[in-house]
Amino acid sequence: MPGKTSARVGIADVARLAGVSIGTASKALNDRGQLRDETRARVQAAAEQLGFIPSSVATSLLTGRTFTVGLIMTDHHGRFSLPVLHGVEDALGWAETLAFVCDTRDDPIREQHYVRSLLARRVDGIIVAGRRAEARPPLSLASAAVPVVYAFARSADDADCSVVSDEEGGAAAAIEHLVRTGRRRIAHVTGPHGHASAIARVRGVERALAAAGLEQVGDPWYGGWSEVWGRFAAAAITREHPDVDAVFCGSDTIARGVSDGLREAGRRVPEDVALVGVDNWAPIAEECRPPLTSVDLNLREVGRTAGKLLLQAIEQGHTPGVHTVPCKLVVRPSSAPAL
Amino acid sequence: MPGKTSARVGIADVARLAGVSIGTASKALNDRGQLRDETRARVQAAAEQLGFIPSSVATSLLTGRTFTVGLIMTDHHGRFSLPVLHGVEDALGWAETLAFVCDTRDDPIREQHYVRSLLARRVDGIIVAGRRAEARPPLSLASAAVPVVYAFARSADDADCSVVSDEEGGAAAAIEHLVRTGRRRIAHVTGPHGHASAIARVRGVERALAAAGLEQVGDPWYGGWSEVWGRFAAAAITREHPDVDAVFCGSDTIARGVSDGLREAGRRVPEDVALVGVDNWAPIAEECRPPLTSVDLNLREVGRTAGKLLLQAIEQGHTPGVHTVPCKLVVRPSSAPAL
DNA sequence: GGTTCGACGGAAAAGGATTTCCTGGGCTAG
DNA sequence: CTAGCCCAGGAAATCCTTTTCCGTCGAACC
Repeated sequence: MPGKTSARVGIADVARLAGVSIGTASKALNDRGQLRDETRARVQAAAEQLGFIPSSVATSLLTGRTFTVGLIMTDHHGRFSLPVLHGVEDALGWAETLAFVCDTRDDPIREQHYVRSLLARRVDGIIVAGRRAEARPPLSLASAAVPVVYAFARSADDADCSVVSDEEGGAAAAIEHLVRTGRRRIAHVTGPHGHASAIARVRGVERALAAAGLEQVGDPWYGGWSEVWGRFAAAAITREHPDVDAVFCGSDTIARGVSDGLREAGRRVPEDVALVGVDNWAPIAEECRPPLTSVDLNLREVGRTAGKLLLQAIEQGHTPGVHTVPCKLVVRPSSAPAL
Repeated sequence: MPGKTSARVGIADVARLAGVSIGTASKALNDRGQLRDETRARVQAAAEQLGFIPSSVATSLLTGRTFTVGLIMTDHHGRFSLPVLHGVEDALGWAETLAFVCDTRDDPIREQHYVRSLLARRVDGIIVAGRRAEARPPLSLASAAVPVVYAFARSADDADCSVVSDEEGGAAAAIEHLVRTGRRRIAHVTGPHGHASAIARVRGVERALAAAGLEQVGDPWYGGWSEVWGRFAAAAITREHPDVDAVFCGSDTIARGVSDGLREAGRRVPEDVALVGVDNWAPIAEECRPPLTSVDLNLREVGRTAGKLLLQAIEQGHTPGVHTVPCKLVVRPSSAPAL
């Protein structure tokens, strides 16, 4: 109703300026139909001159595709979901498909609102990026036939499509690296008992140690994901197991605490004790003394894969199952070979 | 809920099920027109049963508003732009207006693509969230009449609308806090010489010190935004100015380095030297030993203000100028009063 | 009893671009 | 000279919902 002709330039304006009909203008701009080269050029010049940008609202209405996806995330700090977002953007192509970002702040009501809003906008698909490794309940979208891909936190329903990091493999790779560089007395300091990430990593550590024929130094040291816990654990480990020569930590933050704790206990890193963390979180890993070797969860690749799978689901149909992305080990001085 | 149609359900389906015309169904669902309560209820029941969600694509085409904004950001780590995003979401209301998030990765070509894509989608407005305090060149949107608000990094053109933190005021507040808690010999360690944030904070420090009638301990210590620089600076300051009793740092990361450096120089924090940082970045400030008093740049409020101004610009028209949001000081043990 | 008014609901336009179908003119071949 | 064809470009349908403008029916009033 608020009809203003001057505000936005439409294809009608281009057609008028070029002296052709609307349909012809459309064909000229999209390389369709049979037109003289001269006509095509004239229309394109007119469009250029007017700064015409076709409304994707109109074509969406027509074709049913919006070239738009929803990205639901639950992570306020963005430590996990931002890399996922970047990967998704990679997969969606420069700006071909755009993402609506919705931060639910872990509120199911808010999530419902966002989902409804996304469906109203007829997004082509939805990516749900979780904050932790725990499986999350599937989105409830009331029978709407919109493809959904879960990233980082997988869906509890295995008929859904999820993409996750291979945390177990990453932990195993860290241990193998330590073994290969001459470490034999390896301890594992991690987060809360029962946390899904902690569980997966414990499995990886045990697998790799068994393969190397080594015993773990003490049971896994469960605590919190904080530096304080790392410092505390370092003190306890050096006291109870003076022969420890490597510590694998469940996060970079813990590793930083362990690093400080070891120094205060008179151990040098990496000469006496090697250190490996998880997350490869630059501000922590790079500022650590010494810079920290860390298992990168490859979240960007997780996002990229999720984006690709979503596009595939949109264009060709559903690909159920849990897809795993390998971690990659980033080696820094904290795990230099034993002397 | 039986019979979920694979094709999307439109208002025509609802109307058919309720036995009314399409127009009547629309009126029933939107509380318009004159309808018997019974009819209204019947239509609403039909809509409920079919899980009908009206396509905002169609209404956008009709009304010219999409209830959609673009959020252009340039910050890979998200340390600055994520809080801004949250503030923007606050302002945009639960899910009334959704934001397309575009990370340009500092690439002007990419930015161009995103802008074009946003304009094609007929966003109601655009927010540009910068990564640093430096003014940035205005968006080039080829005369399209779309309101733009710049957040955190202001536009170089003062005819644009920008929202920034009052970094100078924040620095002054930090100094005032230190003075009020009994500190007299205050040094200032900050980032690179010439950096806009560093300049603003230096101004704030000088203003507050002058107001208190105090001299600064040495010139501002320019360096980098890293812990290494903080440690180095702490060593230098204690050597050259043994009577220093407080250090104001240009970032939490620097402050952490200073904290470690002071400890290694035999000074206790906060007993001997008080410490204040900037950013209030939880993983650093809270894990610091002791937890760090810090100037919060209030980025969420910056985002909220930007969102509000954008909505205002959309609905009522442009509000040019640079809008300033005050910082807030978050006090933690590192700046406990002098004994 | 006829006229008017209010209540209810239907028909149709609008909004922007694509696409299908169709027309008209010019050219070729028989 | 005429039938037939092809090419360039125009007209109109389409997508989905809202909203305006009417038409109809029942009731009430003079």
